[in-house]
Amino acid sequence: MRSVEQIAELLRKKGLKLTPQRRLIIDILLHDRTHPTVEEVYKKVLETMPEVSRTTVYNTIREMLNLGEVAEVQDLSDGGIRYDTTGEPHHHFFCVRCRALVDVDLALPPVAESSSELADCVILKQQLTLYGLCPACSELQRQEEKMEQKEEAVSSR
Amino acid sequence: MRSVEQIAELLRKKGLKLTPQRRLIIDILLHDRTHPTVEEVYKKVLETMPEVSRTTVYNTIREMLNLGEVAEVQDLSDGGIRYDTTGEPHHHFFCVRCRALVDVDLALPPVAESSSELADCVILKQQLTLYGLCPACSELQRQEEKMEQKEEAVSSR
DNA sequence: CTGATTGCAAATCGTTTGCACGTGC
DNA sequence: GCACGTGCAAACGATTTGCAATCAG
Repeated sequence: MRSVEQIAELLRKKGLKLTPQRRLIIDILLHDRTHPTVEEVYKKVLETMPEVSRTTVYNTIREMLNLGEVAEVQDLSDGGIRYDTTGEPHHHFFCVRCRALVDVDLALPPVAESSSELADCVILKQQLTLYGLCPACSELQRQEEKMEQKEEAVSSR
Repeated sequence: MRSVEQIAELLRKKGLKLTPQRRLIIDILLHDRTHPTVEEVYKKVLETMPEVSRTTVYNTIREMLNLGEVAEVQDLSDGGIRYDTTGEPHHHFFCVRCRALVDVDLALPPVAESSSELADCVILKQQLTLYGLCPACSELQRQEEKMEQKEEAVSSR
């Protein structure tokens, strides 16, 4: 699913209403690839409709969760729960320094069968998360390490 | 790292103290394979030392995080943050029904290189999470579906 | 003896809930 | 018109913080 119109259709089928607030929030969710928290969505909403309440953002995101159009992302002990707005299954790279969470498009072979422990389990989804440093942060890290070495050299004189 | 004694050694090196409370909490953490929340650790602590405060449990877990002896586990929107007390890298199976999180021992080839997006990233860890139904829950689910079918048959009469 | 640790209470922060008012359909 | 939606304020639950008393090294 993609467009606001398509979601609107789903809402109608459930007897739910399409208010201007919802339209905006759904639009923002559908076009956001940054896995925003509720707070982040809320701030974007305010840019266009300054009167919308946090409650409405929470409500709408909950509806989207129920519709299955948005998914919770594994919390990385940050501000709050992040949401993933892509319907397509995909994997994640998380930068442990700047805390960015980006989608990674790689094919993961269904690896589950190789484990005997999982023999009787029903596997619905497999989600890979890579932890590391994004290009910008790995550069910064390298610079910091150089600085530290210099400091040590000075203090040991 | 494994034993309480080894952790105690690490603490001493950092100028930290080994109180009876800490000894107990660390012992519980090291022997727990269920990815407990703070609350669950706290309850276990109370069984032995009923006077320990939640604050101390929080503090000690924080220290263990700093030492790298315990890791936060991706939140699955439950009671609270869960902790992983195994030093060894491994993967997880999460039952979406009973919310159990169990370790899975399977070898995942370092799949990161296959993506060009990750070319300049430093990958520190890769963590696979499988979502599905554990044997017990998939059985329950099957039974429920049967029940529903019967109900539908009755109501459509 | 001294700085780290404990444990209490209060504060914080994300999220949920209760409810009167407003509005799509 | 009526059910659903909105937005306010209050409630909640997990976690953090401030601080005085206590204790390990």
